[in-house]
Amino acid sequence: MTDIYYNHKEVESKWQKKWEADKLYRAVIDTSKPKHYALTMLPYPSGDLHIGHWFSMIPPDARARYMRMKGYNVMFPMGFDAFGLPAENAAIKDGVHPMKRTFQNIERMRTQMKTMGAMFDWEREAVSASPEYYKWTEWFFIQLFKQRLAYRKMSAVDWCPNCNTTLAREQVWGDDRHCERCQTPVIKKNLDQWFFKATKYADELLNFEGIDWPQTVKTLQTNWIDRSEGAEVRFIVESNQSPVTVFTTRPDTLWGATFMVFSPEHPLVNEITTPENKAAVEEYKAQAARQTEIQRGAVDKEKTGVFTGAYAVNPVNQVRIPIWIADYVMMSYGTGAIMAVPAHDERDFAFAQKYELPIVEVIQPVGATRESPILESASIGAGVMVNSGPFNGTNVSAEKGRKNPGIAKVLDWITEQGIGKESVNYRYRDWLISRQRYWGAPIPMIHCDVHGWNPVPDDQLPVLLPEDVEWRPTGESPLKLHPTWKNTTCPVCGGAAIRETDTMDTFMCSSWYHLRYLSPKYDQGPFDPAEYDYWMPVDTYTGGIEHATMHLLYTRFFHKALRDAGIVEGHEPMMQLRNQGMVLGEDGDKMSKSKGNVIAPDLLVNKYGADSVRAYIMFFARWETGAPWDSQGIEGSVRWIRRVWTLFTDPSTPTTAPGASDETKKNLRRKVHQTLRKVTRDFEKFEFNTIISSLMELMNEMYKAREAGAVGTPEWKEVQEIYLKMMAPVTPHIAEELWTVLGKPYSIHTQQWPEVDEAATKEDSIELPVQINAKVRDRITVSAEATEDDIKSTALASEIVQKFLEGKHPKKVIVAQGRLVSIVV
RNA sequence: GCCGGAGUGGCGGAAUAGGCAGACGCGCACGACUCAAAAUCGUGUUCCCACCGGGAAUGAGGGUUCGAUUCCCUCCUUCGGCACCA
Repeated sequence: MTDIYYNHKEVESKWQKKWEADKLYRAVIDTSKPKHYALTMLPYPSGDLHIGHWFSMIPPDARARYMRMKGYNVMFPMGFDAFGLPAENAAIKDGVHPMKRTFQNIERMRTQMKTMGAMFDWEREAVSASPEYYKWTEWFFIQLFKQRLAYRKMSAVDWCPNCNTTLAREQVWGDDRHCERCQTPVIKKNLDQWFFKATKYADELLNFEGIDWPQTVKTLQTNWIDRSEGAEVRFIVESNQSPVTVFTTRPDTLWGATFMVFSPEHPLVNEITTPENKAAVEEYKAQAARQTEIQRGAVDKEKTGVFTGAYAVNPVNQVRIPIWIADYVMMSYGTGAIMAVPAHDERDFAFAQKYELPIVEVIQPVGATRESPILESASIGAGVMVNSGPFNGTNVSAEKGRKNPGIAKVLDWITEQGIGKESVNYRYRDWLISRQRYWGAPIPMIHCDVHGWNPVPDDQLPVLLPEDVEWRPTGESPLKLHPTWKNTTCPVCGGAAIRETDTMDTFMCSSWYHLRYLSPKYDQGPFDPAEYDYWMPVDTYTGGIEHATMHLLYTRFFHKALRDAGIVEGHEPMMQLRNQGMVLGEDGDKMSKSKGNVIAPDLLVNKYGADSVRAYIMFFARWETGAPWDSQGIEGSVRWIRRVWTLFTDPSTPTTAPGASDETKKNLRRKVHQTLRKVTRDFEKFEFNTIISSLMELMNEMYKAREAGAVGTPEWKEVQEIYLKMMAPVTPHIAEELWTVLGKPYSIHTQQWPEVDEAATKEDSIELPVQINAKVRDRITVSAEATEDDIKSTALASEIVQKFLEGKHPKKVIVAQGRLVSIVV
């Protein structure tokens, strides 16, 4: 007989070894079964696994196991997003090479992950910082370059003038934006950098047809892309006759444009500023460069700006209007210049009031009098066009784009006149790929003075990172500083040429890792086409909601670009997406080493066993939301495991002369099949916490049935078998052990998920609450087959109901089938 | 600031489709077992007035409805993201 006490250490290590030896979780192409590619976002190798990793991996693991028992051929791979800033920062600090540190961390985390008892197929592990991986990251860059999706453009980075280095956003601290290392105020520096033309796919990225993604993610991405319809209109600068294009969603208000505002970074600013305004403009530009776009764009912020001394001509009415610069106009949105219509735009109104610029009403609100010279605020609603030359009297609705008759007419007119055209603008921007760092995939491009930029030839890939590099910040990226690395020959002419010394954004690596998992050792291409044809697309993708507008949008763009390059098929890479929340520290704050509130799963696994930690991870919070960690609560899951063990193995359980009544047995079967229905539904819906609750509840019923003599009956055996199968995805070790104890064939993880016996779930009678004027006053018990009339008369016959009716006749009696009776007096 | 979530007992949470608010668990209290403790088992546990019984309550306020944790409006708090953290 088995131990009374459950020895988690022995049992868990025994089965982990056997599963590994048997390659139980290896995913192999098998066309006889439907496939299921379950993907969970890969971790950054930070050093130690923390409880948040368990939270993001264990519930998806349980679900992958469930899918396997449902009959799918399941692939559940794991890997590491191994390039990135932290390893490089650490290298600067203590001199340990990022490669060394990263691979040590991976080794450590892999060992920690193996204690989870997850069904990761380690033969498919992919590490983005290994040359056999980043060779293909480089190759993909070249494919995008060949698709004309990569281009170079000047773009500003945050720069520390003291450290002489580019800073990441997280390295810039405080409202005054100083360098985290030396406190020096950060400045902007313009660098020539690589971009991907993601905006080419903006419209397609707005289409989520055919994928099952959470509405919140779709909304976040839609708002992030922020498509708006309007017009581009060309104004002319008076002094030098330069054309300046603006984007506006309100071409119907063109006649009300009384000034223009340029972004301080607008290339024309220097040229048009008059000498007497030069000093003020320069000063304003400097302060604008010190702020973030969030600070600059804040709606409630006091509007500021400076006059350039220059004027432009409004092309619709030839009115001469002043040109200002203001930090609320961003170079990254639209054309970096706007026409200001203070009468019909709140920000322009505030600006005009502050600087006493003219306000001309051109849309008269419906019902307003002809003479309403002084506006209290911008009017942005519907009305009739006035002061608008040929358009006076035209109706303007509150609708956007061409649906608005005023906008439609003006759009046609400006096109005809050749002063502008219909246009669509996005807030979404092209993807800046370049990073002035060492620890990333090199951008495989070569520059020759004669032939410009050309990709590194395929047979020279990968461009390997040199190992001997200098870390100290010197104003150049470590690769640029290396004495020889950058020197190469031009692929076109063979003459001396220079490599690109910037590396790629790590989001590039994580945009395609799901493809590398297909065949991480394949060297004829980024992936083996046979594996691709079988496994892709990803069926379920899980990870944090914080990636909604970054990684999840990058990977969709990447997929579409590869599709157009003929490398992949289908319009979307991931069919179903589900997001989990975050585990906070016990103090309710985000876990961080500096706060000392990090929960180490290793200690918990050692003390309670992986199954208990798995069960608690799934139970303690709603997966979708997350919650602060509560280390006391795990006792409940530990007790559950222990009580299950006792229930299945306790020798004191009577095994002879089963004496349970038919009712006990029927109730037990009803409960197990009801639980099975609930658990199955919860697995489908990623509602993991209630799976554990239901299993706990069923166990409590089983204890009662044991007292009533159910042990040894066929019903008991059925319940035991179903119970272990339901447990298997959640707590794989103890389920396997108890399965063996019952004498069933190895392995429980290859068993079929049980079928619900619907007939067995039916209740004989049901209890219904009876409400009188919305308050529950009584409960009645009726047969499950009772008709509505039966229920009504039973309810009205109740003494308590009669008492509350006080002889009055009910106005209305509502029977909600199977739920309640509501009597209105 | 903008975009998107979330607010239910002391705590985590539950509540098929608008229908019994608080499942399951933690904690706590009491009891059993024990010389004692731990473990285990049992009972109780939203709040208020309490004898029966009644009243209030799902962040706040309002609305729709026979009926609202659930739908609508306004507000508050809090979390995630804001393009070089991953």
